[in-house]
Amino acid sequence: MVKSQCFEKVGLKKGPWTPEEDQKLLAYIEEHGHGSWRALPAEAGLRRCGKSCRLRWTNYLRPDIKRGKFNLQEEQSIIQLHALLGNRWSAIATHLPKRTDNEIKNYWNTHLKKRLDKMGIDPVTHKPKADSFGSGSGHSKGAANLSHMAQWESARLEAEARLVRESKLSVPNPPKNILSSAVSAQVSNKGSAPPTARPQCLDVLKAWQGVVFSMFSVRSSGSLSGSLESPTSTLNFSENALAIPLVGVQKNPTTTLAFATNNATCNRGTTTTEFDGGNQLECFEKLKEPAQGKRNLESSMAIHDISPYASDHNAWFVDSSANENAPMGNIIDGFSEILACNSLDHSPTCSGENINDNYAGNLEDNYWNSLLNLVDASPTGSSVF
DNA sequence: AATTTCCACAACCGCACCCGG
DNA sequence: CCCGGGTGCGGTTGTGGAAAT
Repeated sequence: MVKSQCFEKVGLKKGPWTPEEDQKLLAYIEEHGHGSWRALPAEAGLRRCGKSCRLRWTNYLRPDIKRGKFNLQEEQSIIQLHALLGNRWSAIATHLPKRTDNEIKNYWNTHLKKRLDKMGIDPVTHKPKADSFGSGSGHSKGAANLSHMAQWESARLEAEARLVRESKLSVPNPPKNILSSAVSAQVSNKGSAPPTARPQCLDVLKAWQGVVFSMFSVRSSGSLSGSLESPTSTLNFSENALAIPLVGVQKNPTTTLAFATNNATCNRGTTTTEFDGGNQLECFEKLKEPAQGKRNLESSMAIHDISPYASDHNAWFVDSSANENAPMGNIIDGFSEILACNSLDHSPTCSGENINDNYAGNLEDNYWNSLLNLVDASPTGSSVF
């Protein structure tokens, strides 16, 4: 298909936007909405292509955009989500309120990637660079397994999201709130203004963490080794329950995660499974990887904390402070330490310290030790799931 | 003070998907 | 089912300011 591209049109301006152009675009959208981006420039008196206007709006002018330096929580979120989702910036942005995919992408490329690199962690795989099975500490292998699991879990979650979505689509007149804002915006409001509200929780991340948590609970009981066999999802739907077996971890169906809901449509408010400290199973949106690598938001399920994301530093982890049996906070503590010591604005505990090899090595250890310590500390059959 | 290099980020580009006709 | 317009997305480039020489 041959399409006329923006840049092919003569007389259209390219490059940085001027304040006057911004003002014109803002004024027009405030008054008329953007409607068709292609038609907008002419109607707004701009000599720009529609695509350029859309980008300027979505990445810069939108009023619900938070600008400025990323805080520690956001950095942690990006790193963890990137480990889980890879370079799917729009998906990551979905879980970082008021941040755009472009901003996150740029921040990753200019800051976080380098920081991880400096720590001796491959920013692509999130594995220690010098990882060699059997030659290092036992943690290396564990870390590799963890990363491997993360990849499989990512694939599995995506596949399950598709199934959940298909299931939902088959339900007539789904209740409100089944789809969270971003999904709703994409599904039912396509072509209109971008979603102005983003989910307030890192549902995918939490779901994954919960699964990993369970995985290592299994490992602790000695049944994990050599059990990674297939990422194939076997998500089961029944009339009253959604069951997500720990495929790829172990085959024992008795450890299936039973996501009990009143119906397969995962209606918010029909939660029946409650965890310690107020963590509940609830509907959520997650990210799926459609065929051929394109990205979309879809619907699925997740565990999330009913405490507001913004009000709790660690709220997007299963709340360890509220549940002594679920020390998820260890992870974030580790990340906090790592990031604080690597950020430009050094923390008091490591201010002015150059990162030499040993230090970087320690940080790398912390990165994985945080995860593995968590694992070691987790009780078998945690009530988290 | 002039020039070069580095860095951060805004913007561009092209591909792929969605959807209506 | 096919086609084409509209849009979303991720990778890449361009630009301007800061730092270094």
